[in-house]
Amino acid sequence: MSWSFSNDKPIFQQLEERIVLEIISGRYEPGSKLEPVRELAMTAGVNPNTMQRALADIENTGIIYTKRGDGRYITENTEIINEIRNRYVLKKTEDFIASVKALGLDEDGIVKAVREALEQGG
Amino acid sequence: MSWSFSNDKPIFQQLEERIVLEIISGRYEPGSKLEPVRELAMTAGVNPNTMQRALADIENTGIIYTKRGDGRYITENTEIINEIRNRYVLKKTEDFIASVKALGLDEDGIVKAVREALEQGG
Amino acid sequence: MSWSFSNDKPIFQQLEERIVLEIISGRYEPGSKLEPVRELAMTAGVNPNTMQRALADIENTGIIYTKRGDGRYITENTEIINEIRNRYVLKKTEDFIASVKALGLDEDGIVKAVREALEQGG
Amino acid sequence: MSWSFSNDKPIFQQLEERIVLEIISGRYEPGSKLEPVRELAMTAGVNPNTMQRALADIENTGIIYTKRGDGRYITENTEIINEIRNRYVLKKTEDFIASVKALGLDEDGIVKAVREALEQGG
DNA sequence: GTGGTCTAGACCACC
DNA sequence: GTGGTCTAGACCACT
Repeated sequence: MSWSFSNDKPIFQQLEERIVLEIISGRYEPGSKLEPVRELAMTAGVNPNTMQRALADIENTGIIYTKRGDGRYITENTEIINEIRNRYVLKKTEDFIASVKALGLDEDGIVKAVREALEQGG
Repeated sequence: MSWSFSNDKPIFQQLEERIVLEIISGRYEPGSKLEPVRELAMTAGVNPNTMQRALADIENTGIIYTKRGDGRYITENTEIINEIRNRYVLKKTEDFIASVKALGLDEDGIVKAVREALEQGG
Repeated sequence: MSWSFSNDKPIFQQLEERIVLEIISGRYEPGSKLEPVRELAMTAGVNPNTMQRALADIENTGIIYTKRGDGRYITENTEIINEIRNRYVLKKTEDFIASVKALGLDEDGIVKAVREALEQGG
Repeated sequence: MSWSFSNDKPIFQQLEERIVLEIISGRYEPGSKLEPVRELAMTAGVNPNTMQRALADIENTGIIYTKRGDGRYITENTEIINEIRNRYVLKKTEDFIASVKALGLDEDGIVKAVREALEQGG
């Protein structure tokens, strides 16, 4: 079962987002080893070169690093993971706020909507 | 300038969502007239029948109604508009909560993230 | 404003049914005078010959009669009117019973349905 | 042998009424499979799209549902079927009552007419 | 094979 | 002119 991709963005970017999301969601422990590129590529149903590019990009953020001849590992530096997670949360939050502000909610209304949804869901 | 559509959902559903969103965002005043089907279809770059189907579906929600031989109008009943807007806000809020909960935020953390984003944005 | 006719029966029959219905509904007093054929024809939007034929047929039932040189009158004989009304009621009732029996209602169910509808409507 | 349609209502509505009527009359068992759209369309003598629209509308009532790539099925939920049947019976009953009330029958007269017709018919 | 969608184009009723 | 319906035919996704 391959992953699904939209056509409005390059596949390697979608790979990056998905993999980073899995890391910051806790799917991998800090310091643990990633699957080999070829395996990840097969799982995702993409060309290994595409997966390679995505992982190289992710590596630039410091959230993963490579041991030559061994494989890729998640950083043990939880600071980095937390920072990226915070950035992601901030983006999600800003997007959410923008979308409901467009519907006329003011700031109090937004906080209230979140509180109510939490009470109902919890 | 045609609208853009993703291929994971039928076009007529995407038309419905977009038009309803425009209505509840206040792009049309309650009681005001919609553009003719054929014009909307041309603007969106779809077949008039597809737009017709989308509008007929929307009409079932009560947010618009038809005057035969005249045109389609936004309901003057602001209750209906508000209810649909509230449903939409609720859905957006729940989606947001689910996505950040998946990253490990607890309820207090979510409210805090929203508060901070509001302060920063305001 | 002409009357409306369906295509599955001759117009003169539909005229007969409608006019007899108006008589037995009490739209005309027993002994009262009908409008002239030409006027009735114009009202119904049909050819006077067609209306003439309808009225001649109705006359055979005895519910109306002609005074030569004067016009057509509703019979003063309320027996005849009552009998035709009873026939009409019986037909309506049988049709009703047949249609709901086809849905699986038994005789008690039918009487019950009528009772409930009367209570709700009254 | 095509079905017959009147021209005072859209064909797709007449299709809906007829098919729903067949379902609530017990022509199809709960959970049984409907004929394919194309076959139903041919039987009725209409375009497959017209039949498709009728069935999609019916599906909104919950009395049938679709298995993609397989076919359409009657709901196993006899509650829904019963509710729709009851609505239909109520409508028929009210129409009947209205038509004979217009002829001057009072409520006792209506019940009496139904009783007599049942005795005669049974 | 099934249902679902979309386009194209025609015709109708209403105003 | 407006919306509403219907047909014809193509293509897709699912099984």
